Amino acid sequence: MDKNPLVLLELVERLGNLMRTELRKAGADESLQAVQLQALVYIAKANRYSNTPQALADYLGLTKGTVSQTLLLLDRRGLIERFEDDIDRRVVRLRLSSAGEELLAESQPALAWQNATRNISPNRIRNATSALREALATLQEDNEGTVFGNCGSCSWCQKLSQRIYRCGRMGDRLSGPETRKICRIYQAKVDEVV
Amino acid sequence: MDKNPLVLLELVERLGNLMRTELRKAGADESLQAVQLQALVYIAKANRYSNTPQALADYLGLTKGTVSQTLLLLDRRGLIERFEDDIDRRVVRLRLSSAGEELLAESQPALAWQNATRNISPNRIRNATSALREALATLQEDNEGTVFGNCGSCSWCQKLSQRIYRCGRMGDRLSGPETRKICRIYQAKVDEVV
DNA sequence: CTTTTCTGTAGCGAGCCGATACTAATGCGG
DNA sequence: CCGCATTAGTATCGGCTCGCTACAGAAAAG
Repeated sequence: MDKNPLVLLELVERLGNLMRTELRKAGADESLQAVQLQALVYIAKANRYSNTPQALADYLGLTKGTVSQTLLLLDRRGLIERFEDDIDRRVVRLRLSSAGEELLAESQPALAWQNATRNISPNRIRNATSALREALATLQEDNEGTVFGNCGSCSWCQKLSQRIYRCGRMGDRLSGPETRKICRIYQAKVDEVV
Repeated sequence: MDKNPLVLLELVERLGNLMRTELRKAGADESLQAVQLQALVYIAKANRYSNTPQALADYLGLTKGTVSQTLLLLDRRGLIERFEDDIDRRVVRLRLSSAGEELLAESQPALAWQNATRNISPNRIRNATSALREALATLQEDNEGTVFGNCGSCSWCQKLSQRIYRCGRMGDRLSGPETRKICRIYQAKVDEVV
C-alpha cells in the first residue's frame, strides 16, 4: 500500500487550490490577489530575523524577483512599510502598516476553513498536523529549503527566566510573544518530532 | 484550543504552495505550467461522467473561462483530445492523447512528495488522509461545490457481480477499473466517514 | 414555439511568475 | 587597503493565469 501517500497528496493539493480560491474571494473586496494576502499574513507573523523579502520568497516557494513585485504593489497600496536595516544596508525590513493590520483583521480568509474543520475532533487535527509537519520538514530538507518554525521547538532557544528567552544563534533576548512568531533560522530539536 | 485548525491550515497552504513549485519545476522541462499538469492528472483519472471542462473547473476551483484557456493550450500542444458528446452536443469530452499519457508517465510530479513522506507510518498517513478528506467534503458542501470521489464509498454504487458494478444514478454498468476513477456525481454513503 | 438554463468559447486586462541582467553593500583573501 | 566573490534587492520582459463580460449553440421547461 504505497499508494496512500499519493491520496494524501491529492487532498493537500485540492485543499490548497480551494483555499486559494477562498483567498481570492476574500481579497476581491480589496482587489487583492491570493498571493498578496498570503504575503500580508506572513509579514504579520514573521519575527525580527524573518521579515525580509528573501525570507518571504523562501516561505512562499517563489523567486525573489516575483516577491519583489508583490511587495512593490503592497507598498504602493500602503499596506506595508519597507525600511532599510541599520546594520546591513542591503537588507530591507518589512512590516504591516496600520492599514495592512486593519485589512488583515477585517478580511478573515480562514473563516471558511474554521467552518470546514468544525466537526473534526481536536485529537484528529493534532495527528494530521503532526504528520503534515513532518512531511513539510522532510520536503524542505530535501530541497535544501528553509524550514520555518518558532522558538517553541527550536534547538537554539534558551529560557532565561519566566518571561525572557534568548536565541543562542543570534544572541538576542526575546520576549514571550516574540518566541511565538515564525522564524527562518529555526532548527528543530533533535529528539523532538512534535 | 481552537487555534489548532489554523495551524493545520497553514501547513496545508504551505505544502500546497511548495508542491505547486514542485509542479512548476517538473513541468519546466516541457514548458508546462503547474495548473496544466494538474489538469492532465485530473483528466487521466476522471471517469466517463467527469471528463468535461466544467467538471475540471469545479475540481480545480477555477472558472470555466479560465479552464477553457488551459484546455485550448493543452490541445494545441497535442496532449489532450477534445470531442463532442454523442447525446448532449453541448458538452465536450476530454481525454489524454498518447503524447499526454507519455508525458505524465515520464514526469513524476509526485516524486518529491513520495520522498517527503517516506518516514511517516502508513497509519499516520491514513489518519491524516481521513481528517483532510472530511475537511474537504465539508468545505465543498459549504460552498455548494462538487464533492468528488470514487465508487468505493458512493451511495449510488451497486455491486452486480464479482467484477461488474452499476451506478444507480446514471444506470450504467461499470467495470472494476472504472469504479476506481474519480467522479463528480459522487454521493457519500451516510454512515461512512472513511 | 418561446424562454430559460446549461454547455463551452472569445477577448480583455490586471497581475503572476521565472529568467536575466543589473546595482549596491558586505565579506574575504591577500 | 584593494580586488573579487557573495548576497540582498530591483528592473524589465515575455508567457501565462485568472476573473470578467459577452456570446453562440444545444437542451430543457413553459
